[in-house]
Amino acid sequence: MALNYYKKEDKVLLAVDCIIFGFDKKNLKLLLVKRNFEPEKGNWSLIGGFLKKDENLDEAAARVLQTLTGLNNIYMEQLYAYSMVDRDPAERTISVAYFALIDIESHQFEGVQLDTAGWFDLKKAPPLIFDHGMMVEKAVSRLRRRALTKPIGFELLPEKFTMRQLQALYESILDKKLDKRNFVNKFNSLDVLVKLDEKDMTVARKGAYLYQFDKDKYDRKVEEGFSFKL
Amino acid sequence: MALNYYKKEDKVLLAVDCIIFGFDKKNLKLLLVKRNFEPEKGNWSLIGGFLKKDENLDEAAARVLQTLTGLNNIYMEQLYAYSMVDRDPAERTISVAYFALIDIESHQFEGVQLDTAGWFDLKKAPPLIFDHGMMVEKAVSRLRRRALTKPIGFELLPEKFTMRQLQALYESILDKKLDKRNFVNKFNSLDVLVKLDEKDMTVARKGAYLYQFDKDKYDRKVEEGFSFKL
DNA sequence: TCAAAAGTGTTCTGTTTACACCCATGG
DNA sequence: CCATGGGTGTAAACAGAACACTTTTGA
Repeated sequence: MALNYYKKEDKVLLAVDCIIFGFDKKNLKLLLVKRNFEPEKGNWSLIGGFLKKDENLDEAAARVLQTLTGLNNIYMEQLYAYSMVDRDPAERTISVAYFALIDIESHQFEGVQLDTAGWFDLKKAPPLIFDHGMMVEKAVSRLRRRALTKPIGFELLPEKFTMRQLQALYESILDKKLDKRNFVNKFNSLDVLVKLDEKDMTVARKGAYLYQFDKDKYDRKVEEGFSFKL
Repeated sequence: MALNYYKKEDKVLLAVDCIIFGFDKKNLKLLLVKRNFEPEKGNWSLIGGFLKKDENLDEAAARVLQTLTGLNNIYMEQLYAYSMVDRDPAERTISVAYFALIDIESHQFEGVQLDTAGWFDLKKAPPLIFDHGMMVEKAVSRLRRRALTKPIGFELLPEKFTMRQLQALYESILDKKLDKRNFVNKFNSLDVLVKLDEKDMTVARKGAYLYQFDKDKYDRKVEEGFSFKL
């Protein structure tokens, strides 16, 4: 703009692609869309878009998510920049991947038609265009690390949830079965949960206690982090 | 190129900036240069350069390192993309930061004049231009994580080194004193070191055993990772 | 009355931390 | 002969893993 010191340097297109993880109280899922423009029109893809001159990457990622799903104020985190020269056959494009976490049930979409988008089980996702498959892999391992390092349920669970739903979330992120007694003990020792008097009677005949996160304690733990073995 | 599907999208300059960590058998250091072009000419900066059309970011980072220091075949890892709209006052530039690890003594520089570049103690580094300070902070915390998660000495130490030098490396990365007995026990239990019959007689009257990494075991551990409490 | 899922504590094992003395050598 | 830094093991505390039975209630 102002001064043009870098006049002779190459410019490129910068995209953002979003790996959107959702949880429906049972399973961890991935939001994919059918791409409606060339190249690769009609194939499954992450949602994405291009960085504009007047916004930073975090803003671009939020805008892309908002435009395509109607959601805003969603937890997002920058993942990695993908830059293989031929990653997009149409034109040289570098893509910065972001991942987002949302609770599927409390966010119904305004912006997405069901025939062009869908939630997929991680293990049953279709092949993706370009290098989007690599992005998803990296996002999964980042999410796994997050789960052992910072609290994460807040973004993926409804306001009130049962201990077993929280455990199911961890089990699907880590892709392994956990012992319920150890899980309860360990999670309680983190001291971020409030046990309510209320029970959710839909999940079992006996019912199951509902919990909430204590937002202050939770946010403090997000700052500090922890290290958690499960 | 070929098809121009994205014709109307904004293009930007993409830079890479390199955080170069070095170790001189005693302390962890940071390589900085005095910038020799505008803007911010004469101020301390990370080394950097622009992505070219025909290379990916890893290649650009390696080229920048090679051009400015003469070094190649150096461990580098992508860190984060920095994209604040006004981060570079001259022109809209997104920068992807990389960090590199090198053993200072076995890599003497061909490309860098001493008056325009220097190794700085992490705590005594001068203020840096733009957002380079943030980059360094993030690199330090990434390096800290690496040290607890994958073996790292290979890149930062000479071929043969003493247990105490290895410990000094960890102490300067983690910025805390470690107990030497516990350190030896823990590191040996990783099973990546070979103890040589040779001693380094320069470090103490008694001399100190030299060690080497077992490259195969080391590389296997880099793949697997580990979790290490120090 | 029984099937289904929830809730709950203890023991054992392995890991981490804390800690102090002797050794070899060069000056 | 002594000052310097290197080398080595054990005990106590803590954290993680394994494990089984009782409760509630809707059908």
